[in-house]
Amino acid sequence: MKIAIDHKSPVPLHIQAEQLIRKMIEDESYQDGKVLPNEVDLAKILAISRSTLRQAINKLVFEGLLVRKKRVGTKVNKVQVSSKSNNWLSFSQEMKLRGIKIRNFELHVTWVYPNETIANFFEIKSDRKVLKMERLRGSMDEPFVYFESYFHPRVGMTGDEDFKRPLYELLETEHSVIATLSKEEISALEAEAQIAEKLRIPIGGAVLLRKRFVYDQGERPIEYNLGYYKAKSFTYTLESRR
Amino acid sequence: MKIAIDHKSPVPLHIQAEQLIRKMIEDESYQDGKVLPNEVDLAKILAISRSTLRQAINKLVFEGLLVRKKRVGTKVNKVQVSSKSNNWLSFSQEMKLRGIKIRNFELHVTWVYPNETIANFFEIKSDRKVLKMERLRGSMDEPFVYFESYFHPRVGMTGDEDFKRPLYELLETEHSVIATLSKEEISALEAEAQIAEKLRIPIGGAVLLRKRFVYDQGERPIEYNLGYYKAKSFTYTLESRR
DNA sequence: ATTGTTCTATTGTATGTACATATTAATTGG
DNA sequence: CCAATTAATATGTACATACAATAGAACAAT
Repeated sequence: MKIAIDHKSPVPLHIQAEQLIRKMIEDESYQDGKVLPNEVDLAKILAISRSTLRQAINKLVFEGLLVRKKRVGTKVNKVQVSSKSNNWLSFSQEMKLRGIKIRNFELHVTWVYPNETIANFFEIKSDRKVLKMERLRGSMDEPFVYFESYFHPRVGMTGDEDFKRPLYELLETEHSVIATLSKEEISALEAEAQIAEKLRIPIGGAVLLRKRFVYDQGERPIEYNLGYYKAKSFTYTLESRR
Repeated sequence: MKIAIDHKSPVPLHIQAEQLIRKMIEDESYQDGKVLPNEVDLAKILAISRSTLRQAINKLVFEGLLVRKKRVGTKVNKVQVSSKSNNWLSFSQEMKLRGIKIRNFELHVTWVYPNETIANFFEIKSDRKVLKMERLRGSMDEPFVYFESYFHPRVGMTGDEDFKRPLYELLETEHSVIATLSKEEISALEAEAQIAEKLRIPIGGAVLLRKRFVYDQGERPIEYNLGYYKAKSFTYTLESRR
């Protein structure tokens, strides 16, 4: 394992430390209750100050991943919800896994003023335009999902990118942006006229809405993504343990 | 309001600060979006160091109560309902977190022959009856979710259990069955007559279907659960990292 | 053997300092 | 007047330091 922190990297040291610790505690011995190195030593090992290390650990403690105890040390919390099976695949990869060949029906790129939700998520003012990408995708026969993606200006999208490539690969190679964290919200709703038309279903037909909030290594927002899936064409699966 | 921090008190300064800020932002003007005093000033006012103050503010930011923005300031966050309960919670617990009081509309327990899906999952023959529990639950006003649960004969359910108790607690104390693994499938669909009637929505209205396959410690199947959620009454949230 | 005491390792609390970064506001140049 | 530049201001990052509190371990006293 690489236990190095890059002091020259633009991503903050405490974030790097946080990610390192996440990796570190995936190890079985930690899962079984071994205490991790004490703060003073660990700070020395990572070559950062104790305060900075504590910043990282604090976050994981708050998340419930770690527990600290005076004079004892810091351990991995037992009641852990291992969401390991969350692979994080691109849409094309996901579909490939399911043996579905993808066809792109529409692709539309524009610059728009963000609505309140987006401006808030991006932490920008709403008079600053962001790149919006719309996509209608599906099987060879028919579209079954409509995507709406918004990119933070920081990413540096031009709109001329080759969107046929996997998106996260594109972000990485073209813009040096590495998507590492995704928060999702899944719900059902009835299709409005615009969506219904695109997905070729009656107005009011059931749709699965998957909102994704995507962050980079520095946990800064980079993409806001809405996916409207035609009912029954998509199932979200996950495992949790306690 | 008392805007004083007691340096002699045994309760840590950052905790005192946290509580003070909580009180402070109960004020309407803050709820409406006024920024609170900047860190440097506020630290001066409270007579504590900026680091200590940040410790307090950080906690509230983690909690989602406050949001910070560079050059702008720190504000009270808009109330968001999406609890990030990736944890394993019972329905009642989940709803409690969201501040919703639960009402049980219907509860029905029967013994039925399992259909193919269930028999397969339980790895039993379909001429062996299993306990089926149906439940219609919701807010005080109206039902918004319909559950269908099937229990493996191995669990030893009688049907006379007190189903008002949290289910997984009941399984544990009454039948020594500990649910440890849950595989879920989430999809959207259009309500059939029976479901539509129960949820008081038109036939064909959007419903979120959450299938749960629950296993015990030995990874043996113990429960099959179907949850039909009225659209918009439920959002599934999760985080994933790579 | 149990109870009490002291030692010590580890996290907890608290401060001060310095510079970085992002964004609004003011200023300047054409 | 408008665009580009600069300044000002808020949070963000990072470090060094000092002492407090807690809990377990070792040891001593009864």
